[in-house]
Amino acid sequence: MGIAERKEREKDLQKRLRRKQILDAAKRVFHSKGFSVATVEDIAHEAELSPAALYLYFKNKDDIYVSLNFQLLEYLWNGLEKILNRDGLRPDEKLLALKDHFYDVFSLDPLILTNLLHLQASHGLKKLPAERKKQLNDYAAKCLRALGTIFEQGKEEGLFFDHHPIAVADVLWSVFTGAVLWEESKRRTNASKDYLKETLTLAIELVVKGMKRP
Amino acid sequence: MGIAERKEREKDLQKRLRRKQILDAAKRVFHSKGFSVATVEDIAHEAELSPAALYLYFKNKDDIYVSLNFQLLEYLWNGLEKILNRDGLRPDEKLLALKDHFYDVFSLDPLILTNLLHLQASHGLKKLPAERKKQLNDYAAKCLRALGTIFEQGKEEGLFFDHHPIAVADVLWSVFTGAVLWEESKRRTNASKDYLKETLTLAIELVVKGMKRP
Amino acid sequence: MGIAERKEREKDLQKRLRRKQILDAAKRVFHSKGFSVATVEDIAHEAELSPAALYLYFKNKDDIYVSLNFQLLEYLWNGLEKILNRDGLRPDEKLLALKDHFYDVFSLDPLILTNLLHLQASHGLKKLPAERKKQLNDYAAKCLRALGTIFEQGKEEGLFFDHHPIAVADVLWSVFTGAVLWEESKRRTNASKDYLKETLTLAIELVVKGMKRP
Amino acid sequence: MGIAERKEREKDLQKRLRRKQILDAAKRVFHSKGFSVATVEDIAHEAELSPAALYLYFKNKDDIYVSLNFQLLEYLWNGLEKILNRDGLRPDEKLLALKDHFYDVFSLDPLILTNLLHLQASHGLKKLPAERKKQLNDYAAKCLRALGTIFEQGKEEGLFFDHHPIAVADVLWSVFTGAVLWEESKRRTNASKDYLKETLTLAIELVVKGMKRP
DNA sequence: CATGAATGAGAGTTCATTCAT
DNA sequence: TATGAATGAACTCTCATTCAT
Repeated sequence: MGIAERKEREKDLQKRLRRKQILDAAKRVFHSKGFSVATVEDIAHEAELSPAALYLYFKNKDDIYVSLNFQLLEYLWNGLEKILNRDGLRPDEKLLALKDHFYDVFSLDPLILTNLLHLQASHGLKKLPAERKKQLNDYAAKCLRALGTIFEQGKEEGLFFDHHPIAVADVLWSVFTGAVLWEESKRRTNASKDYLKETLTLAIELVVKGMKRP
Repeated sequence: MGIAERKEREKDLQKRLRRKQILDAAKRVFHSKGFSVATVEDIAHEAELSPAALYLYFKNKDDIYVSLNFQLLEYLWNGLEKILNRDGLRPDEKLLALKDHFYDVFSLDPLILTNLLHLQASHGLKKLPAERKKQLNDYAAKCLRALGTIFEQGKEEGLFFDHHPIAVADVLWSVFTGAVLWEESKRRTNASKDYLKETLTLAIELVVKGMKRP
Repeated sequence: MGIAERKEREKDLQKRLRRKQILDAAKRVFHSKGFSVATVEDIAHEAELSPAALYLYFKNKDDIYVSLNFQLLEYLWNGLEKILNRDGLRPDEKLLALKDHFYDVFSLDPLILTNLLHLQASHGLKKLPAERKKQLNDYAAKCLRALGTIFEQGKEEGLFFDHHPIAVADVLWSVFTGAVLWEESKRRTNASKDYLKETLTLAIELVVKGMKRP
Repeated sequence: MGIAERKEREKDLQKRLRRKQILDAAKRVFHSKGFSVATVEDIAHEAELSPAALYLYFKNKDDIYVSLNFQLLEYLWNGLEKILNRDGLRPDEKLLALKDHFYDVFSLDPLILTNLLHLQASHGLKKLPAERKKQLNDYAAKCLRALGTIFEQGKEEGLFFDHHPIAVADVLWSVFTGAVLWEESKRRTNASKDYLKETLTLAIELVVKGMKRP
């Protein structure tokens, strides 16, 4: 019975769409208000649903927040991995590509990245089961390791000076996130000033130059 | 009326001390819980006072938070200014000194900086009058300009490549804050790992090297 | 129109079966959770139906509860009546038989009786129309009167001392229900201890002995 | 400093009074609506306080309920113990005295006992820590054991027939509680009919007669 | 006939803030 | 000056009930 199957598929699609609709709304709300200030009603209103409806698709407010960040990390990781494995690209070029990916993620969806960074700095989230927390951390660790790997490749090729790969990964991540957070903060008080691309580019340019052997 | 005067002075001193006591408590509490999760009662308890007492010295919770951040910016600025005006120090050395000040600020009082950064990223604070917001921004801008000035000095001396000073200031600020935020975030999940000094040092080393002419 | 008639009959049967299926499920759920803690979804799940379906057969949650209790009272009354009219049984023997019926009702379906007793003690049920409440009471009164009648028979035969039949009926009912409730309550905290039969038997034995002339 | 001491005492008294005031209100509300139907707001309203105020004196709704029942058990136990140890009273007289105490408890405060009985039959109470549950049960067990002890005394004196003391205790408890619950249930539909004293008296009279040797 | 999806109404609970003392 | 007591306003979350399909 193809009909039943098709109905099943449509149901599933419907459900995924609703989840996406809610996550999109949540993204905007969390972005503009922050996790603890944003209320479930805010999100529901933004998603054009009743608050109760959210609980059909997510277990609670924390769950929405975490799902959002999983989605985000996944998106980030996908690009990262692609760059990591791209042939015919020197490590220093990979870092520049990475910067572009970072910027792409951010400008394609300006809300998505700050959310992740706020999670980094986030307190609370008490109802989050430890297991879920671990998953998030593992994902983030994977991203970080990729940064270290790229540097290591350059080191082995004699392109970069010798540093501890993990330390370099930390530096790169700090630079990326610091720039986004800072520029976003400026933009929040003066919406017209959007220098993220410039700041990000210059920052990576300087850091990469600083790593390269002459 | 010398007596009245003296009493006045003593009262004033007493008041300042109480304010400090409260701010110190608030610093610790906001640091460990974040602004919106921390309760007024938490702060009061930490300050060994009743919640009601806080309202004798501050208008409300937001006021405490903002006062705290003024204090922090002031502290930061004082060091910054000193370094900026120190004779017999090359601009690149000044940047390294700056990094040390940044680290000092943070390690002398591990709570101080994250609070400021959280303010940067902070949402809510609805009750904060626009005027107060402007003051905060002005202070931050002054710090930022100092960073730009140091770079400009180096550029004029032919020590650094040519970049827009404001852009460089943004990069430096991003690197500093990014590193603190990231390392703090790691430390929060694994208290034993404290690599802030190393990360900060490497980050600035790379950036400065990247700016310097050969 | 034999066909239409038959269809009508089949529909009716179908409908009664569904109602029974729902009531059975509700019985189990109310028993294990109590009226207000049990949710409509619990019942629907137990009945392997959707919550919405229940509303095709019952007006609302209260209606399910009350219907359930009618069913129970009917069941109880049927046995009672049979014993009441059984020839060749002395009144004191009837009371013992009654005890057995009471126990049978309970052990054949351990859920059935406590539900009725909870209704006795039940609060809320605001949506229950007064008319329905009266029906329930009338049914219960009929059961009670039967108890009194049995005692009266014994009194007339000179078997029992003289007491007011209604008072005795109240005592008997109190003893029956008290025993079930208490033993059930013990069983709830310690599932292995099931002394209902013993307690019931001893209780009735003592009461009947107390009523009998030497 | 006697002043500080006196103030301390007054504070304490004040606090105990408030707790009592809340418990009294809760008693009435739980009695008339049952635990899960009664809302915190109902209790607060009855106590002429704001709902939030209740949380200054009790941890949550469950806590109020349990405290209430501790109070009841304590009250009940006090009387029980006194009767148990009263010299110059035959065991069968003690049982009659017990019945009077039971009735006193109930008529002095008509709300007090049904609450306890509802706890017996109560479901839910999920937030109640296991330890607290055990305390409640222990208290109830103590009361029950006292009933058994009285019977045992009579048995040893050759006054009563031989039965298992625990079984008899169960019967007595069943009779007491069954009578209260049933009469209360009748009174609820017809406030004028209050035959508790009569029913209780007759019930105990019959049971005791049934236990006594000729 | 049956249901998945949705929601309004309300529950318990927390907390910044006030005020009499 | 300092506080214990109190509360209004909000928040998260649940659930009986409805309705389009």
